[in-house]
Amino acid sequence: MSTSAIRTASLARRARQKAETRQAILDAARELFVSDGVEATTMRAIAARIGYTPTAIYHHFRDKDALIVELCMADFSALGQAMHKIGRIEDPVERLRRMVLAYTDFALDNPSQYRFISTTSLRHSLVDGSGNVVTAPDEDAYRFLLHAVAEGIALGVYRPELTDAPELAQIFWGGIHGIISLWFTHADEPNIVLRNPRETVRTMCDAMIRGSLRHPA
Amino acid sequence: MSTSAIRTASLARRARQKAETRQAILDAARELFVSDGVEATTMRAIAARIGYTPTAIYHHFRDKDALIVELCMADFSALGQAMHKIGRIEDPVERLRRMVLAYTDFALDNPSQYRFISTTSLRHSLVDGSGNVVTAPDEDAYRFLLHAVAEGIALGVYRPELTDAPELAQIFWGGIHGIISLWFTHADEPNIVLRNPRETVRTMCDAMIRGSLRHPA
DNA sequence: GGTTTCACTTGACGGCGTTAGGTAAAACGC
DNA sequence: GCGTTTTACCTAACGCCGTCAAGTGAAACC
Repeated sequence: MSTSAIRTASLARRARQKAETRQAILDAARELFVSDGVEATTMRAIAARIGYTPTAIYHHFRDKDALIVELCMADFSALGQAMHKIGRIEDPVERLRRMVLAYTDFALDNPSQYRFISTTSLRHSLVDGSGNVVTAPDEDAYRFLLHAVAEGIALGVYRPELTDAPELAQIFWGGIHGIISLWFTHADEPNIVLRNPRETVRTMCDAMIRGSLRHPA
Repeated sequence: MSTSAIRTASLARRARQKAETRQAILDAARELFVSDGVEATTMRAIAARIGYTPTAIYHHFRDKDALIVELCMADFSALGQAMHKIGRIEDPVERLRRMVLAYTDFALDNPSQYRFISTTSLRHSLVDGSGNVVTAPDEDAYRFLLHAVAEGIALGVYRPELTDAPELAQIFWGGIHGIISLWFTHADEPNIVLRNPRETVRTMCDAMIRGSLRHPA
């Protein structure tokens, strides 16, 4: 092996080890995050879980927020993929319906991630690990909804007074988000019986579509 | 003045002074809470604002949570009154509509209080200042919605497949809550244009009612 | 083989909610 | 009237938290 080959090899090993540590931090953080929530996930606990001191984390992430954000962004990619797939559906109304259900499924399957992202205002321009500015994943999903709604309006399937695509899209987005939020905060309260959120979202979505169409089926 | 009269008078003064201090704490806490939010409202800051040490607060409230809860409960009474008033409206559908709008108005006018109550799970049985167990004010508002919806179902105004009053009520509750939540977290983000939440809620409510009625107007 | 780089540690800072123990004035009981 | 009890408030501290300045030691470099 030539000396230059050895050099690049050790460089690569060094980079790989750093990436592995970084990933170990992310994994440890995710476990704590999913089981205990954001607040209960402390830098000290994350570090202890992988045998480092808390300050080591700061060599890989700017601060706690950046760590959690990156973690959530990674998990949210599943929703992005689902949205892309559904995006191929021709009928904009059926597409909207399917997107609403996919969004609901994702939120219920990844409650910690969804809660964090949906309650974090990302005004302070969100950056991912590579320093790229990125849109928040829930806003990204909203764009999909918006596009489907706008297409429906352009095709004239909605009632004539419903011409504002953002407003209509926000009605759907807000509707899903609200039922999911109610579920997250009240699911295990004894004195209030919440219905299954997936079914509630479906019923709501159907009612809203029926109430928005020019010619309900 | 007899000695016994003096005694009761000083007892009363003592009780009054304690109540005044208690109210001063609540008022100072409210100012900080409304302007800076829950997290930024520290016991130390509240105490400093009224010239006490932080520990003094613990003679009037069990902990920070109890203080904020009592503060919110007091402010939420306005919503309760509005709901009661609207409760007199005969037509259960119009009543529902008006309640949705009243709920929206309250949330937008008291954002800090609404946010706190709507994100606080009150499983650990909520108690007010007098030690009474009390239902959370947003759940209380939900009961009003539920009652209006159930009455509509009993009168047969809704579509035949919509027989589950809690589900239908939760669709409305969740819908409002979601649009309000989106507004709170995304209102001043530049890259996403949220519509006026009051109008969005109205449009949503109309669409949901139209999509739920057996014979839409 | 001396120098530089850098992943990681040590030790600390200033904040938080909260608590144990003290103080002094007011209320009480004889 | 005077000792005792009550109580509103204070002092000082505990154990957390996120974060940072300065140090260390091994690997990479020239």
